[in-house]
Amino acid sequence: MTETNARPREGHGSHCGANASLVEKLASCAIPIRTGRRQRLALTGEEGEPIYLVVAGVVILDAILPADQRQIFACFYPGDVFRASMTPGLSGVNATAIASEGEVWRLRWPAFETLAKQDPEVALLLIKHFSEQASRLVLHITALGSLTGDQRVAYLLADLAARTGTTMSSGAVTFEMPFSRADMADYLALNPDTVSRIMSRLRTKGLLGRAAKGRLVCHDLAALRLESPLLAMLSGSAADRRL
Amino acid sequence: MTETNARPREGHGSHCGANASLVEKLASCAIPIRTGRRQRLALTGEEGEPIYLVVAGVVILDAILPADQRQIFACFYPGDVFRASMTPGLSGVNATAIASEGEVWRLRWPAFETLAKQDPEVALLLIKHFSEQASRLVLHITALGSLTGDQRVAYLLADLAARTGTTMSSGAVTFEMPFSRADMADYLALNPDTVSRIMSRLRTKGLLGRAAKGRLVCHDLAALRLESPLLAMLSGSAADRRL
DNA sequence: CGCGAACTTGACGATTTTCAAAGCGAGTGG
DNA sequence: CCACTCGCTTTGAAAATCGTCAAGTTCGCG
Repeated sequence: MTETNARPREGHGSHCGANASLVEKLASCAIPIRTGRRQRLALTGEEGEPIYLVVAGVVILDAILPADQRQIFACFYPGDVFRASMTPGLSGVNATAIASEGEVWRLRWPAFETLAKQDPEVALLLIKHFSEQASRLVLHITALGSLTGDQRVAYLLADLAARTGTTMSSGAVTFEMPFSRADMADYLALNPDTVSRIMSRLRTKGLLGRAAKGRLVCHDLAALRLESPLLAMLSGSAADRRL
Repeated sequence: MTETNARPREGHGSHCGANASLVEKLASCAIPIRTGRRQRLALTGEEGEPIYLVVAGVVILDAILPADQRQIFACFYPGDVFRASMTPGLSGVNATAIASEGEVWRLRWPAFETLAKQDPEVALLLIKHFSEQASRLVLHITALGSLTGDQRVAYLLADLAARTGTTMSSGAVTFEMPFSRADMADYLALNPDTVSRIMSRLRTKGLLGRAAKGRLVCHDLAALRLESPLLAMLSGSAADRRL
């Protein structure tokens, strides 16, 4: 694991969505970590439990279950916060940065604790953020519970595109695809084979194309979101969504 | 909705599991609500978003999705905390107390905010509790993602029995069953018919019996937990589990 | 006693998984 | 520069699980 010791750069708040003010306040006690593809992050710390904040890239939380199957619990995008205690007491839980380049801040609990006691506002902002982030877990529960395989894949792709993609002049959106077929399967509760079939179908329909190695293009993001009833339903509250 | 205006009674902390100290601290600004079966709780408040704390009984969060299907996002047991912002921006989200009798405290946000500014410890405890509660959402994601129908039902029943049941001298555990077949289905992402079939199978196997109206008996809780690989795996960390 | 709601159970059908084989694609070494 | 290999992906056919529909049963309640 490579870690830089420099203080975090200014100006990252703008990438971190709604909780920019929280990010600003945490910068003073954060230890920035530059992450590469498939880099594992240590979830436990020496004293107390550290808090992690994703600044760039995508981080997944996963574990290997008894039957040798892997489950991806959640994936975190810039602005999100995660901790070891967010995972149930399963053995073999990992946090992995999967984007080709990313940045994560580690906040040691004692440092955070003193910061929170100096400035009570910090803790309140974090409470609000945790509530909102719980809503993403709830959304994922809903996706697993109410969507078909095709709809689940559309939900993941549309989310990725909206959160990390860049819109081209043609209106198409290109984005890095940091999930392998197996990752998608483990996150969406499907089989890699099934995921592959679904991706092929989306390609045939013309909704999806390959931009470059490890990157996808969606020619019509609105149409992709329509494939997933959940996202279509959320469009009203664009608070946590950029497109 | 019936609400009492009395201050919360002392001594409830003991029912609330690991976060008794948080419950003690919140008692001063809590508005207690006695709940009956199928009583709906208002999720939004006048000023800011209230925080709810379950003291007794079981509360579920649900919503009706586009295709007229209901999804139960999460269920909360004594000691748990929930807020409206924990639900994604879906319309028709409800919180419903489903146990025959329960108690929920409502904490108005402004009151909580001033309490947190007086005593920073409160916010830190709530942050820790939110992290742990997120782990329950994660566990549910894992259940939906990795378990078969039979295993999911066993997971719900064993959880209910452990959290709300009483152990008889014979070793059997009786507990109130506040979920209808449809509730179980909506929570576990199954069909009511399928759930019914699975319950019949558990009864045939001798794992489950009916105690009284609305109550179940599990003659061998350890065996029931073995039906669900996830719970079997969690037994090591008995921190959040009473049996 | 009869009604209605919830639950049970069966047969059939659809989606998804499983198992197996073949196809690419990138990196390696000749 | 090309062949080779390894891992990931794709695709097919058969099997399992779960959903759907429909009919019957139980249970509580008036």
